[in-house]
Amino acid sequence: MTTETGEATGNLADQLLRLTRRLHRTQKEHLRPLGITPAMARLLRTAAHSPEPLRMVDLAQRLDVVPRAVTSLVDGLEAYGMVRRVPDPANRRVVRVELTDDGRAALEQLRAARRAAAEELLAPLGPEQRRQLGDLLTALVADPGSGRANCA
Amino acid sequence: MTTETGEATGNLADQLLRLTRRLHRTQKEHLRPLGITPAMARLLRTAAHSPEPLRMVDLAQRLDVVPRAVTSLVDGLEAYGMVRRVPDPANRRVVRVELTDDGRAALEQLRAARRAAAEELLAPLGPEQRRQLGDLLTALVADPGSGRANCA
DNA sequence: TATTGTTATACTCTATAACTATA
DNA sequence: TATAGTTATAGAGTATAACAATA
Repeated sequence: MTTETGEATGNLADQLLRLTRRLHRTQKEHLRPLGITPAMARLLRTAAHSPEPLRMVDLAQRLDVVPRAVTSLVDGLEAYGMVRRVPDPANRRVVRVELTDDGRAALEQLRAARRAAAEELLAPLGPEQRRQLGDLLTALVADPGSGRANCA
Repeated sequence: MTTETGEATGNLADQLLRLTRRLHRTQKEHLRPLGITPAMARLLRTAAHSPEPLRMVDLAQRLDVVPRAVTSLVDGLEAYGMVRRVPDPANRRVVRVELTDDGRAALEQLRAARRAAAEELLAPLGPEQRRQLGDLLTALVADPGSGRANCA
C-alpha cells in the first residue's frame, strides 16, 4: 500500500482503458440498428440536453473535443436527418445545431441503447458499488481545466 | 437525488468515456518523447509481463483485440527495434514476440510515462478513493469465464 | 478441417494547420 | 485582430474478409 502506489495507479489506467474499449464496442453494437455511431449519439444527447440550440464551439467544449471534430459529427447526423444547422441571426459567424423531429424521436432509442450497453458492462456491480463508482467518476470528471489546485 | 438507476447507469458510461478520452490524450502526450503510441506501449508491457514469449494470438487475447490489430502493433514496435518476431520451432505456424534489449530498456520509461499520465488524471482522488476505484474496476474487468470471486 | 498469422481494406475518432467569413 | 466554422490532411486504433501456410 505504500510503495505500490505507483504501480497501482498505472493499473488503474490500464483497467480504465480496457473497460472503455469494451464499453465502446458494446455501445457500437447496440447503436448499429440506429445507423449512428457512439460519438454521434453523444453529440445528439448533448444537443438535446440544452434548452436552446448550441453553437458548434459550445458542443466542442461540452464534448471535450476540438471544434473540427464537431463538424464531422454534425455532418453525419445531418446526413441521417437527425439534426439541422441553423444560422444565428444575431451573429452571422455562428451555426446552431437543432434537433429535427427524427432526431428527437431517435433519442429514446439512443438512451435505451446506451443504457443497455452500460448495463451489460456494469453487470458485475451491485447498486451500492455503482453509486460509489459514480461518485468517484464525478470527482474525476469535475475539474477539467488546470487541476492540481484541490489536492495537496 | 432520485433512484433513477437507468439514467445513472447511462451517466456512468458517459463519464467513463470522457475520462478515458482524457487519459488517452495525456498518455499519448507523455509517450510522444519515446516515439511509440499507447497501444504499442501496452503491448510491450503485456509481452514483458509474460515469463516466455507470447504468440500473436495470446497477445490478441490479453489485449482484448482482434489478431489483425496485433500484427500492426508488433510491426510498429519492430520498426522501433523494441520487439523481435521469433519463429516457434515446435509449431511453424506460430510467431512469438520477444522483447529486444532496447525494448526492455524502454520499459522503465514507459512505466514512468504511464504513471505520470495516470497521476495527472487521478490527481483529484485521495489514496483511499483510488483504492476504491481500483477495486471497482477490478471487479468490472474480471473475466466472466475465470472463477474470480468478487460476488457481493 | 481448424488454427495461426498475414495482406488488403475500411471505418471511427480525433488532431493540427490553413483558410473563409464575419465581428 | 480575434472568433466561428470549415476544408484538407493525417494518424491512431480497430474491425472484417480473404488468403497462405501449417497442423
